[in-house]
Amino acid sequence: MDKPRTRIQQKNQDAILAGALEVFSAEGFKGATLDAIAAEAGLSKPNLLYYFSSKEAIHRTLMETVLDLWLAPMTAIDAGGDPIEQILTYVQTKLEMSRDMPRESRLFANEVLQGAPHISDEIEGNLKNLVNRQAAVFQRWMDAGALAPMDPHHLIFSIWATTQHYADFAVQIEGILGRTEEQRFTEAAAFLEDFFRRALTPR
Amino acid sequence: MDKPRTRIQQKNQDAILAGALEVFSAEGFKGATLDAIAAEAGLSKPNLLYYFSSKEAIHRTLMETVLDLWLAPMTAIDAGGDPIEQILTYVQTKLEMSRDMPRESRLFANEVLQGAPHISDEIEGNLKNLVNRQAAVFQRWMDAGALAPMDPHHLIFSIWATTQHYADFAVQIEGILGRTEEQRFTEAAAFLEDFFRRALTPR
DNA sequence: CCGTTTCTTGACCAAACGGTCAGCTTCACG
DNA sequence: CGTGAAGCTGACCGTTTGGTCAAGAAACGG
Repeated sequence: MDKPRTRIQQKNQDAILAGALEVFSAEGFKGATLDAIAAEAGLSKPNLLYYFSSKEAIHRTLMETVLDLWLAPMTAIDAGGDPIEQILTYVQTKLEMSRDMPRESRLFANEVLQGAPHISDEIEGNLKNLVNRQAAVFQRWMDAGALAPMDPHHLIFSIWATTQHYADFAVQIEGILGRTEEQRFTEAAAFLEDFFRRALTPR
Repeated sequence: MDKPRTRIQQKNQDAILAGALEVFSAEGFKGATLDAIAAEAGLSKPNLLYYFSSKEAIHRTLMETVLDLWLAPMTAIDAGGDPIEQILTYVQTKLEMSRDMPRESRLFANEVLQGAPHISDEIEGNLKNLVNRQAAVFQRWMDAGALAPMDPHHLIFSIWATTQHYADFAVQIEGILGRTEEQRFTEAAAFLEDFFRRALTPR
């Protein structure tokens, strides 16, 4: 709960959270074991529990860290900028996050899939407000005729769905497309750019 | 492996698979316990293992059943029909499946999220072929000018992503939108109809 | 009605799990 | 260099889990 103090605490807590991200995102909460996290972090299991009081405490701390990071780019949308370019930039940013932080994406997906038992407060609070505020901006853009009219909430969902899909279902996509990860993301970036531009541009 | 023979076998195997769908989709493979499945199916744990040799065997059988069901609507796309209407119908069908079979969707999502350890063969085989065949149909439509040009594989991914999102991330969407499930899916249907029509229509 | 197959279960097992603890080692600092 | 706090670990514990087994109950065929 408190901030780390000594260098050792800082280093080990970081190592634990890094290991936990690896294991939780790959195995889910119940599938993850303290032994696996400890091994990943290069520590003994009792030493994990010296820094965090329980498996749940590790998971909670990790989720808080990741959730903030995950929602950040939405606040970067400039209500004063060009609507379509702003949204397309948001799409590209989210896609880059799927490429560069797939574990964070899967951690989040795992949590929501299981019914978000640990972050339901956060969803009904911060997340809901953030989304409603952004949806209102989109709505204003549509009213001004700068964006094709559509339900702004579902537009946000469609952005999340299409971009996070490349991280969460990466195995499936790789199995179907083959090629290198780099190529797949380059294609995806081009596709989503065109696709959303077409869908968003008013006639 | 063999088909069920007696009525008792039929009934109990069905009950087990129904219980397994409930538990595996909600808890993931490792989070699911034989006790929970047995309770859901109304059987004792040893009796489960009389009909299936292991937890993995239950999961495998379930995945095979669901995978066929899950991919079926793609084969219903008529290469001779109107391109945009065919794709929009596919989108609506997939959305209805998210509404009516959310557990099947989550089961599949859980599996792929964990790296699809049990169905990687199926992905690289049937699924890949099915998708490639369908992508070729889309490509022909685009070449004929009946569909805006875009990468057909990524188009398929975007359809899967946007529709399955409503099942897999249902908790999140409910937390943000509120209202009733019926209303949310009605909105989603209208949104996706407009959205994909806009993106697919050539200029 | 009887014998045989199918079905069902309580009791049990070994392994894996989250977590504890006493005591050892290392570090910071005067 | 001494001492108290911080860091660390092997051994251990109770519970849960997937799976087994011997033996009883129900269903079936003649």
